[in-house]
Amino acid sequence: MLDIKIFREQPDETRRRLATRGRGDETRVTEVLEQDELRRKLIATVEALKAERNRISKEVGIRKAQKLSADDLFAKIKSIPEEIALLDAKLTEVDASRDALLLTLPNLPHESVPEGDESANRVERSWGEKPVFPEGFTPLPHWELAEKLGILDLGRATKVSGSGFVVFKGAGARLERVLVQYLLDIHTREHGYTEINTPFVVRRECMVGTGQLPKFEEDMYGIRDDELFLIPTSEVSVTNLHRDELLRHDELPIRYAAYSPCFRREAGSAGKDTRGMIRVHQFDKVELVHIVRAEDSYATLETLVGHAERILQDLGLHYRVLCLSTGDMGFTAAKCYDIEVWAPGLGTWLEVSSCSNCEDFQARRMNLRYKDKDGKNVPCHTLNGSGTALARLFIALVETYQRPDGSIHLPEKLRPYFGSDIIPPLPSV
RNA sequence: GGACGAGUGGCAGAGUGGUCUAAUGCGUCUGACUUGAAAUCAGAUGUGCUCUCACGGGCACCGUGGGUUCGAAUCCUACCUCGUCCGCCA
Repeated sequence: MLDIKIFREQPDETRRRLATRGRGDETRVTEVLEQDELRRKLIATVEALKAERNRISKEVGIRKAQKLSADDLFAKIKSIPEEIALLDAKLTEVDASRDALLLTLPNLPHESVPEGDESANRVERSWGEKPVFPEGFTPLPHWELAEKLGILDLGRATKVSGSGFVVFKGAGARLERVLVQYLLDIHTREHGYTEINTPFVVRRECMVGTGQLPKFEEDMYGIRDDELFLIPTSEVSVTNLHRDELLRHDELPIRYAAYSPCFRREAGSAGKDTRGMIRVHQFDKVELVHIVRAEDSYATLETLVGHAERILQDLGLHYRVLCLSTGDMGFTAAKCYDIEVWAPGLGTWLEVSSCSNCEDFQARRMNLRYKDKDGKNVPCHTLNGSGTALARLFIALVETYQRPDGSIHLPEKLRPYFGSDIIPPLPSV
């Protein structure tokens, strides 16, 4: 949630920065200001009435204690509670609509973010090379490899859960499992994260806290009877661990690495990437979450991307880092880097990590603050990044390390985890 | 799922309709004493909103939401969370 003060103090600048997202949000600024003004007028009126009521009521108490009559005071106060109730009701209404509006406005993009739509995304750097395969060999997409190797069962996944779900099998299931362990080990042992394992279902207010709700409810799986939601990323459950907290200066930064499955309805992307497991309703991910002091968040963002990149480098996967444009960034991000890994079988880049600095946008929504050096209570800055998303990392691994004989030769770092260096093809039928 | 009990400031804990402006203790901070520290003494110490150029006011907050009342931490009500016991269960 944006700070109401920036609307009051810099309305034009706020309009300009919202406009760069290209969603028309800048047209709501006037509405925010009108509601804010109405709200403050109501507060002034109702609080004056309450002050008077309190004064008179206290006087009643004093008179009673002295066994004196207070009838003249009752006459004076008669209509006040009614007026207060009326105004309070009105104020509740105005508060609710102001909040409802503020909760649907996205974060303001940082000045360093390129302006424009998707085509304005800036390639910051790339690492490695596209893998070279023997003359005459065309690398296969993962769904064909999966069939040869027996590592995924896409058809039966559909039988139990519908389209967009995956069953890992045999060496595939083992690879998925050891990847989780590998990722957590690197981040906790070498990057200083605290491993954390949270529930995969959360309450509504958590989804509001990290910004999935109220705007994107159609993309979320909900459990209606209990008003709970399946997390679309552990960013939700992990960041919200500290909702409604006031942290000491020396408690920051907080750094968590969390494994969780992620559940996404992908309501807006029906028909896109339907083949294989590029876009699925459930996937595993190791998420990195930082809660930091305001002045540290941009340096932290660079560190965070570095941690995700390190994984791909160690696994020898070709990737590039994009700085997303104002129009392509997520709702909560002020600045966001995507990491895309090359999938030679598909012949495309796959997004395996998205590292965002949300500044104080989420912290305001979840009332997460810290005492700064001067003892002032200010919102924390929150960051999150995938380190990394697994289904697509799996795809990139098998497509990159496939051999013409149908086998997969795993990169060295994974071998001790996996327990062997090769996934052999099934005996041909 | 059932029964009973409990939720008060950073922590402990009093307060059961009216100067509650929430006692008291611990903790923390500042000062005094001290070569320094401890001990002791004195003072300070919540959050949010709002008005004001400022000084300084006002309002709200005792788990959460409703309600009763001129007035609610206190009474009523629903819910949430925690505890204890019972039942069920991987």
